[in-house]
Amino acid sequence: MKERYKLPCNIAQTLNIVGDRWTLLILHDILVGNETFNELKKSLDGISANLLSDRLKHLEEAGLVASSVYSKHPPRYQYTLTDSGRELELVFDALLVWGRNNLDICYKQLVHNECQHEVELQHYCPSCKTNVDRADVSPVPVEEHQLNK
Amino acid sequence: MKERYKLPCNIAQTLNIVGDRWTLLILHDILVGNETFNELKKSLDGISANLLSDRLKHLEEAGLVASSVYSKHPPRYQYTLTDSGRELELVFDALLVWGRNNLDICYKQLVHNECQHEVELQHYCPSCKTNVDRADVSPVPVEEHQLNK
DNA sequence: CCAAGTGAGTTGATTTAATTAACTAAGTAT
DNA sequence: ATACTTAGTTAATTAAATCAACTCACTTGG
Repeated sequence: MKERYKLPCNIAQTLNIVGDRWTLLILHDILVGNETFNELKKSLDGISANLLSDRLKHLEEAGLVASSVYSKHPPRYQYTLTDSGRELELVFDALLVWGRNNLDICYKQLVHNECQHEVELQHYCPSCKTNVDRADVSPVPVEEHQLNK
Repeated sequence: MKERYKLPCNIAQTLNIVGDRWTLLILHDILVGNETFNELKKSLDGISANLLSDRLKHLEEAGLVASSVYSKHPPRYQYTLTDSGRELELVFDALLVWGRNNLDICYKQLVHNECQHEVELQHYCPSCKTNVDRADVSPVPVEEHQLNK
């Protein structure tokens, strides 16, 4: 966590939050509906209880996960994603699609419910109201540092 | 590397390849044009030489990075991405966009060159020839395991 | 020609992070 | 009352990453 990568780069700073071992998988698991500690632990075959516990705490501090008590005495929590946590869905989809195209053994594909055809990810310009080729977009610096919060 | 996550899931298996510390940042750095060992080392402020060396070797084995000798005696290499490495660009874009929307301090945004307007990532169905809402797509299992290679 | 500097690493020691294993505490089911 | 489940915590061990120093081949400056 604590600022591993010092680079002035969205990707590095995002990975400072979600780049630790197991972290993305935990978030993904919550996203797909595993919401209690043991559901997560069972589903994430191989994770240890203390690590899961630590990660959940950090993710809550970072504002990606929210927890609500569903039983006092003993305290039992349900973990859900916040809006920013849920926004990682695009990252998961990008990883899934990469895996679909490049893994030796692939498990999932992303399909359009209506026609069952596989979908792709594309860049869309809301101003031009069209999809644009990757070659026609560039990452450019923003001046207005300090965005949300 | 060696199969940390055992889950039958594209995301977990993809992270087995690119999920280690520094790995995605190295790949991104090569993508944006840092191609020699020292360029990478300088650009990735904080990485140690041995880790960079290890990672490059593993990424080459995994087929995401290719190296070509640009000087024998002493051997000097130039590192470039293979096709599968380059396909990670969508993952980088997804991380960049997430950072743009959720980081306290954001450095980059992704803009359409022509109109300088910020772009988004969307799901596109090549069969329907339209963009589709995330709610209208689902990850479904594939039977034909064993894809490429 | 000799010293200092650069590129591309390797080796070994230390520190940090993750895994394994055992344990607790409250409540439920048998 | 005993065993089992949920949701963890604590401590010990192992694995991974960082730090620091070193190598080796070549290049440049004096």
